[in-house]
Amino acid sequence: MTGVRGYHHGDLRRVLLAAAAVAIEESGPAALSLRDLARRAGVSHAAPAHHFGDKPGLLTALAVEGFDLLAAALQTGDSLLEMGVAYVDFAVRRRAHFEVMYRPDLYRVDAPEVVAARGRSRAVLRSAVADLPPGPGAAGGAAGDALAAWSIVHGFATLWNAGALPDEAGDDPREAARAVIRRLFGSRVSDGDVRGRAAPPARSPRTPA
Amino acid sequence: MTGVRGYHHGDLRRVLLAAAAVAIEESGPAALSLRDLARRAGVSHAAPAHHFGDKPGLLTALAVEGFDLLAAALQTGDSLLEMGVAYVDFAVRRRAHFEVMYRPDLYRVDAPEVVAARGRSRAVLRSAVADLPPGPGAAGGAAGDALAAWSIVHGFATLWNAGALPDEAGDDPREAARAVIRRLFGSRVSDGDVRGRAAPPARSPRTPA
DNA sequence: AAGCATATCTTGCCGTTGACAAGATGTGCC
DNA sequence: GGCACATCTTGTCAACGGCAAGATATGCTT
Repeated sequence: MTGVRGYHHGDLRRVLLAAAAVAIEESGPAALSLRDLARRAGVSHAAPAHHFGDKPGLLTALAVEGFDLLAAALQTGDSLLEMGVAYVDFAVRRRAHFEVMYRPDLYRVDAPEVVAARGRSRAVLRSAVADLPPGPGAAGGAAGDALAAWSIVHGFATLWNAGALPDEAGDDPREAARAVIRRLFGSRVSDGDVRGRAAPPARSPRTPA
Repeated sequence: MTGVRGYHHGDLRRVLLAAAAVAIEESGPAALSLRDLARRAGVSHAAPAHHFGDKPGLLTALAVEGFDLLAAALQTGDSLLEMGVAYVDFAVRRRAHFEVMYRPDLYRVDAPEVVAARGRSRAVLRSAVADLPPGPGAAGGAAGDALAAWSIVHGFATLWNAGALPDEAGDDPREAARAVIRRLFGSRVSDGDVRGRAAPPARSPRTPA
């Protein structure tokens, strides 16, 4: 880590994490192979073990990176509506990170770095919910609002990534997510800007093995 | 299949599927091993291959079983609220099936039996949404209602199973799900009966390897 | 009742993988 | 110049998925 080519290979850790994200996006986390990552990075089959220990170790690092990226992505949205859209956008764009983050059987969820990073992203969500005006007929208050908001965006993102949604859902996950979130909070959520920021990413085309 | 002990082992196919559900519930689908299933069933390591071909084949059968069980579970709930609760209850109780069903990288989602079973469970959801009175300020109609409802219960169930929810969510997924669903549909959904049917299942205790 | 076709299961094998141990090589520091 | 250490390589092992070939039990046909 002491420059552009720190050592023999140079930033092998970062290269492996990036390769892992690509591999997972291609074939899912179940098919991930440390030896394949090593081949992609051009190093020996045991090189990854030095940086991550074992496979759960590598996925732990990927999850930490994911929670930090999520926290950063959520902070770009000002309103709760936009934050929900950002959540879905993150899940679709950084699909590999997202898939690992919520799969506790794949990595060490109790590792301190994970707990810290997860807490960071959760704090961002909570802060936005606190700004929401209290709604009618919704017992449970802010905690209930947060749980409902989190559930609906997480469910939509998961179903989108799984390819489970019918074609009527459209091609743009951001737009579709906006409609779904509006249905939850109705007029309590500011309309904000409806313009899309970038071209919609492609629909999940992963085929089972 | 011609009686209580059809062949050498007797209903090995069913036994393997049940063992797979148990194993997945214990350690997640990533750690599933056909050889381990064979050991649990007391047969040789190649016996599962005859019934399912390969690992995706076995998980395909498990997914089909899951979609049929889901369709049956959804039909027990009369109102949309109760159907949402039944969805969450299914995800928690038949966790192994649920986890596989929405993981297209693990099995053959395009297999005809899968398409048929998935369509069956989807039809049940749609029929309940059709009974819902049209709501205020919700453009998109029934399709939007279905997407929002599906998203919120799917997200809640996924987060619950992942152990991602904070402790304030409580111990009873049915009760917590009811509150979340009410927040989406408000007064449009009938209150129905609020009594729980059975003791709440235990919280997801799966520890990463 | 005998035999044949077939479904079911076993044994043996191969390539791949994750994990570990031991050694080689490059880097920073004194 | 040499020592301590981080980084990476080579070699090895058990376990796994998948395949091929063979064994065994069942049902059907004659």
